[in-house]
Amino acid sequence: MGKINTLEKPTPEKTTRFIKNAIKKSKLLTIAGKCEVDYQGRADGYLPLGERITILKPDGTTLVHQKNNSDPINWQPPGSRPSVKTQNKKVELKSERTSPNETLTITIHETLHTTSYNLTDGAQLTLNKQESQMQKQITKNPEIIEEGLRIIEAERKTGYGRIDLFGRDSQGNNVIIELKRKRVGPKAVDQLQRYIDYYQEKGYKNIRGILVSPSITPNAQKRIEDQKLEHIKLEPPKTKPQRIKTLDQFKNQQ
Amino acid sequence: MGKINTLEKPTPEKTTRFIKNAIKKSKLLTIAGKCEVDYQGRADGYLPLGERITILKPDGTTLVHQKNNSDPINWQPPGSRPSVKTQNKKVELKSERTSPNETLTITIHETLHTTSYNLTDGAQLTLNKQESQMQKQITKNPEIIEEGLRIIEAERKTGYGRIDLFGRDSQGNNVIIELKRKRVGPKAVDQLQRYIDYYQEKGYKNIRGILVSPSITPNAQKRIEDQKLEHIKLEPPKTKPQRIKTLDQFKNQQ
DNA sequence: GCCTAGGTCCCGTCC
DNA sequence: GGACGGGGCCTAGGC
Repeated sequence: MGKINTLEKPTPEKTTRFIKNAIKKSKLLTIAGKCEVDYQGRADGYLPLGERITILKPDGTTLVHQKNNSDPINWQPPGSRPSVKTQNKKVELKSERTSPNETLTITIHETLHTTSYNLTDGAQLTLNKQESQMQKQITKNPEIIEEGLRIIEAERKTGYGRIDLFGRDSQGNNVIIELKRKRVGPKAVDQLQRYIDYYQEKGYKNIRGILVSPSITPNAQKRIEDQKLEHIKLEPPKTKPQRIKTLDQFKNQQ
Repeated sequence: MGKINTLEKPTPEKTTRFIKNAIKKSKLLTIAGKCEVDYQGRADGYLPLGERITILKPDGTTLVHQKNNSDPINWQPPGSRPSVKTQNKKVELKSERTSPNETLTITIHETLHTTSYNLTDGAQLTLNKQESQMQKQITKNPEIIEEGLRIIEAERKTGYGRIDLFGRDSQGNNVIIELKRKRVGPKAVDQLQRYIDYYQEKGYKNIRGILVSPSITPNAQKRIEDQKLEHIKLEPPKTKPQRIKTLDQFKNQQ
């Protein structure tokens, strides 16, 4: 862990110098201050003056967080290029990127507190109850869905997207399976129907569509029946979490 | 702005006391530290030891940010209830909520830096180039879509979701319009078709479906044609940003 | 609470 | 780069 530096109530000039240095040294930076935010890009936005926390990450990510809510009120994704200058006694922190062309401008009228960090972290999250785990589970034990079912391919490509599981039943029918980790609405039924349409356009006969999820809304159930599709209840599995070691962690142990 | 407090390399006991106090006083808190994270809820997850920034907001939001990426690696949404204790010389910060039942446990092995803030901010973001602005624009000037079109209702309810715009053309046909602020794929075509199905099930005749967006993928274009729907190119409008004043800002001026 | 859709969604993956 | 789907999505608006 590198040194952590903090400034309290610094002048605009000091703030600018501090941010510049943090960017150069690839540090993670937090700035608490009274600021206004302008965004031009996929949309245009303006956020009037207020006290917020801005986070600048070494990968170019920029986040402006208000005191409420999970999501940042303004942001710039990884890969953006930050720059900073003092203008009219204010700190102007810009984060720009191309494709798409986007500019986030944070004008800091008053810096309350700023800190730079050098974090060491190569760990990766492992997650359970995922759709991909349902896919593996069913591939291994297709009888969970139906006796006699054979899975032929996972992630089979169509012109309209990838089919989660493609198989054949004991009667020789083609079976298209769409998996969802949680309760589904009409959208999931459409997705399944779209894949079926693709094969029907190609002249396939005897196609069954099965939507697999823990539950379904009444409207989606009605649509499943109207379109002669099927729904099967299944919870996403909870497998043992694997703990992955990364290069960064390995280095730490040296 | 209330006082900002910072601790550098505090003991677990000091950290726990500091966090407890920040929660009680409804402050926004950042903690830089070496931690592992356990999550149980809609999914299950585990993140091994590493150095991260944890943010605890006064509304119960909890965010764990690694040095890369826009999204927090672990989090808890607003309304979650935080609690903290020292255990085995480690700080255990929990954030729990009900419906759904979820628990986030951040075990801090080493606190590097922690700061509490009291932020004043009642400002709201104004955004341009939104779908809702396309809706208003077309409602005002339906000829943008087609000469003789009359808009009858916005956000009209169906059993399968809300129609962006419902109208009638110069020939007396019912027109269902689906708006998108950016390039669309097959999903948007399905959404439009679903609303049409609803009215066809109800016995309506002469229904046209129009998808409006700046552009469309080739596959979606094919599907539009196959299903005898229409696509019209339109960019989301850029209207004057309005600057909304909120109670919080008003108070600041007193 | 459930249902549905929008989003500067982000993010991964495969072409 | 475009295209497409998944997500602990989050968030807003109805009912």
